Amino acid sequence: MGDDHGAARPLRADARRNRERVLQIAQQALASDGLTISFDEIARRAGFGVGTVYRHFPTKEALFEAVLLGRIERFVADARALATAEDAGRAFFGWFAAVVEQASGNQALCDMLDSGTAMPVRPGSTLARDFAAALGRLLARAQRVGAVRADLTAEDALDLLRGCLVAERGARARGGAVRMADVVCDGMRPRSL
Amino acid sequence: MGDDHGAARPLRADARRNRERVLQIAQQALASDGLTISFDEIARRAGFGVGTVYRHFPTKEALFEAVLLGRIERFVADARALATAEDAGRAFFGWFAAVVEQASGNQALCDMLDSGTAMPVRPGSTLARDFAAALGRLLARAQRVGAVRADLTAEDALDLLRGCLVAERGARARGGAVRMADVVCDGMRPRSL
DNA sequence: ATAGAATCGGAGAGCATTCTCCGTTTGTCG
DNA sequence: CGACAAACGGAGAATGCTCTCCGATTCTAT
Repeated sequence: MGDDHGAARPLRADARRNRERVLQIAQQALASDGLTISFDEIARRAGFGVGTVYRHFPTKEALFEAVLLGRIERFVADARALATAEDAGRAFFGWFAAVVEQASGNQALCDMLDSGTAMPVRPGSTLARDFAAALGRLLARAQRVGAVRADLTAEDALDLLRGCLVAERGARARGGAVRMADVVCDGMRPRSL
Repeated sequence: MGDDHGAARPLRADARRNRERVLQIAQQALASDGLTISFDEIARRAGFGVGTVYRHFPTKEALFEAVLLGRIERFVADARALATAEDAGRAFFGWFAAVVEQASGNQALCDMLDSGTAMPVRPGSTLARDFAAALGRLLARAQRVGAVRADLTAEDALDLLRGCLVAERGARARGGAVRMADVVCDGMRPRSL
C-alpha cells in the first residue's frame, strides 16, 4: 500500500498543471503511436524529464491505465445502458459497431483490445472481465430474439471484435475496421433460410 | 553485395547438419512462440552458441525469412492453382479458410500475416504484393459470379483474413480463427434478397 | 522577502536484445 | 596421422528500454 490513502494533501498548483499536461500528451501519443511507445518518448514530447513523469505515475503501466481505462469503462457503461433496449438485435450490432468505430481512431485502444500485445490493465482489475460480460449479455439477448446466429459464443464475438480492430493498426489507418465490422456483423446474423 | 554469389563452395558436412537443425528448431520455436522470440533463445534451444547461428543466418530477419517464406509461397501457389477452378466462389472461400486453418497452428505466421507487428520480409521482396495479388484474383472471380458481395475490395478481404488470425494469438490458441473464418465468410457473401 | 517543503531534471543503474570478434575446437584431405 | 581451413562458442559491444536517485529549482505560507 502506498502513502496516498484516499484524499492525500492537495497537489501543488504547478504539479497539478504538469500532471494534466502529461496526461494530455500521453493521450495523443498513445492514440497515434499505440502501446509500444516508450515512456521516455512521452516525457520528451511533454517537455518534462522522465523523473517528473514518474513522480506522477509510478509506472508506465499506471500512466497508460490512467489514459485508457476511462475509455473502456465507457464502452462497458454503454453496454449496460443498452441491456434493456427494445430491439436486442439493434442494440448488439449498434454497440459492436460503435466500439469498433471509436476504438479505430486510437492505436493504443486497438492494441489493447486486440490484446496478444501487452495489456496495460492490472491483473487484479476486473475490467477485461466486465467488458466481456457486457458483450456477453448483449449477445445473449440478441440471440434470444433470433437476431444473431445461435452457435456464436461470447468468446467468438470478442474475437470478431478484436479482429476488426486489427485492420486499423500500423501505417494503414484508413477506416478498414469500420468496413470490416459491416461484413462481420452480417456474418453474425443467422443464415437466411 | 555479399561474397557468396550463386553456388559458393559446399558447406562442410557438420555445418550442413547444424544449419538444418537450426532451421528445424527455429521452425518449432516460431510456431509456438511467434515472431517475438529472441535470437538467443532459438540458439539456446538448438544447443548452439549465438555465433554459430549467426554464421548461418546473417540476421534475425534472415533466419525468420528462411523459416516462413516457404509457407507463404505455398499459399500463393495454392491461389494460383485455383485461379481457373470451376466454381469461383468455392475456390475463394476454400482458399480463405485453408489459409486461416494452416496459419492458425503457427504463431509466427499469425503474427506475420496480421502484420502491424514486425514483418520479417525484406522491403525489396514482392512476396507481400504477390500474396495480395493472388487473393485479389480469387476474389475478383468470385465476385464476377456473384458469390461474394461486390463492394468488397481486396484490401478489405486481406483485413478480414488478418482479423481471423488474431483470434489465434497469445495464450488463447483454441481454434477461434477457424470459427471466425466461418462467420467472416458468411459475411462476405452477398446479402440474400 | 525568505525558509522550507514540494517538485523537477536527467544521469545512470539494471536488464534485455541484436550482432561482432576472435581464441578454441573439429572436420577433411593428402 | 597431421596440418590447415572451416566452423564453433560465448564474452562483450552497442543500443534501447524502464525505473531510481538526489542535487537543483520553484512554489507557497508567513
